[in-house]
Amino acid sequence: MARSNYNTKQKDLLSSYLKETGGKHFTVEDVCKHFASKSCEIGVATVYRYLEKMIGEGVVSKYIIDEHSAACFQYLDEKVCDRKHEHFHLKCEKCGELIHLESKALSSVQNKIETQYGFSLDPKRTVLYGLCSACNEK
Amino acid sequence: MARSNYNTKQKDLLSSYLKETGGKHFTVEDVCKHFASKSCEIGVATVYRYLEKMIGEGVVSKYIIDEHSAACFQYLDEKVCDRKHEHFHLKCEKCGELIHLESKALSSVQNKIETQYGFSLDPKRTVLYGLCSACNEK
DNA sequence: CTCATTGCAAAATATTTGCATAGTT
DNA sequence: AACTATGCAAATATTTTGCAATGAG
Repeated sequence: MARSNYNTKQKDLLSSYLKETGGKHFTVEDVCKHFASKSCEIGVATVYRYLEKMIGEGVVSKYIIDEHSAACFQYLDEKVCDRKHEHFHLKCEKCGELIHLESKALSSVQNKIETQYGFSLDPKRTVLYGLCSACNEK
Repeated sequence: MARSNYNTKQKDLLSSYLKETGGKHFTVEDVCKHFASKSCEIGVATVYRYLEKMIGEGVVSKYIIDEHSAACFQYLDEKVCDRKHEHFHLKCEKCGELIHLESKALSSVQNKIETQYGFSLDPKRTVLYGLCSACNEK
């Protein structure tokens, strides 16, 4: 069941790129341009496939900030996002700021939804959208 | 500045359709199929343009539940159904079932997040992921 | 050698737009 | 007549997929 995983130049480059982002947002286009400027192009399809795999491993998150533009990706390393402790995310629709919300902040609702609907929330995948304080003031 | 607004057959039909939905979700495709089956076709562009206008008037809401599928629209009219105001969605990661969650189910959390982070939630964009009761039992 | 991975281009998908025509006032 | 609305098809834009070629083990 364990899928083999060949080491390729592309994966190394993409992996380095992720770390370089330091947790900042980036789009697939950003990635492609980055490598194009270093004259070591990587196909879009490869970038999408790589990111998809990283998402599956919980190392990358994908956000849709604006439905009309490309998706934003974000590398989640411990400095940016402690994956060891379950938590929800608040995401500003306007500026894209990501706020961490301890999972207990939602525990009452979590329980309510659990008993009322038999539905168990998955913090890893749940992003609460809205406007952050800065964008609210504008 | 007030744009004129001619009465057309299409607008009448679309307006009736909205009321028929009774507040349920629908996609642009739903609308088109509905009219195609009644052999009074309406162009997609017209449907999009009409819905966009209705959104501007606050009569229709647009929800993006799944980035990979078409947007959901909803007719908002208290005369039709008085619990038609904003609501959140629960979506099962496994079977894809979509559950409506009255917004007041989250109101305590909504307030907490508002005061603690200055962050105002947007029900239209917020989907809580997890496992539905059926999938939990498997 | 075997099989995963890549890159390209084509496909798929959703929504928007230009433009000629039809319809409303 | 003036001007809006419509429908079509083409354009956009993002992401996915089929497939032949390449590269890793």
